[in-house]
Amino acid sequence: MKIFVPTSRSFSFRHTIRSHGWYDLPPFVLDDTSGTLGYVFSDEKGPVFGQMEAAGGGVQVGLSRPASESKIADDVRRILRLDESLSAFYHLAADHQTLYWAVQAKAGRLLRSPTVFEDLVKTICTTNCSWSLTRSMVKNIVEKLGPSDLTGRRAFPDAAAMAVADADFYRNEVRAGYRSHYFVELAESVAGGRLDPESWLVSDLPTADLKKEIKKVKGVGDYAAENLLKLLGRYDGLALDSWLRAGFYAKHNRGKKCPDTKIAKHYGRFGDWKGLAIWCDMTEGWFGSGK
DNA sequence: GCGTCCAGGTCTACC
DNA sequence: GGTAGACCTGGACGC
Repeated sequence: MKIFVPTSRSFSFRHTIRSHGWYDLPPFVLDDTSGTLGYVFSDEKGPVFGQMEAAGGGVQVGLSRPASESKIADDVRRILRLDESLSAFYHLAADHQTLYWAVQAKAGRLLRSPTVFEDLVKTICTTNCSWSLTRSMVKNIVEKLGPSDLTGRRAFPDAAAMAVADADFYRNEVRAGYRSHYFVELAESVAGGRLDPESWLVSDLPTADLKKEIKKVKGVGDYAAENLLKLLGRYDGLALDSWLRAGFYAKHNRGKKCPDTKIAKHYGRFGDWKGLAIWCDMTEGWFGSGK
């Protein structure tokens, strides 16, 4: 079964699926050769594998079995952020040499998951560890707790599935270390209805207040909250981690360390879009000459 | 193969 | 509000 999801003229499939490291974390599967992105979706019948690829004027999704077309299309729009307009950012970026590439390439849509819960769990997995450990933790969560389809492909577990496991499981099986208690608490809160991360997508709160709400989740600090806010479509935080700082030092500060305040000042001109500005600035080299 | 050191964000206790 | 130390893992390094 195949479905077609139309996209706007300001959308680049190539630049969206490789916009940040999420493509490297299951249940995403990037095929560099074909330029396609796989994902294990879920509908009322359970997991279903979908292969997304650019097609004329849209995205075509090849599914491993007949599935709910509206549910899969909604998820694809969410994952690829097809309903989000970056025109205000492009308007700002067009005047800046280091960001003009993003305007030309239609870059800047940051790949995300179909649920805020999945993005939140993955974000916690990125804190205080190497990327290989992040990959290992997410892989273990999906393989050991995610529901599987008939071919053995596994979807990301929902909060109820994650709440079944205890801290020892996260420590010994997921290798989450001190984060183990955070996952138990988060999963139980969401499964029990005491926390609703999906509501953050439509929250009326100012970003600063929403950030405070997100930081109430154990294991989420400034970096993690601002990273998640970017995935919610709010770019006024820089989400500085060691990689972004090092990139800034190399590109704009002659390789020397500097306070975060200097980085913030550098991108201050982009106002509410500064988080996206620094990300595009630092990832320009990812796409080579084929921008 | 083993031991040691280090990087990576967040939490808690303390000032 | 700011700071120090603990948390835990995988990888790098030296032996």
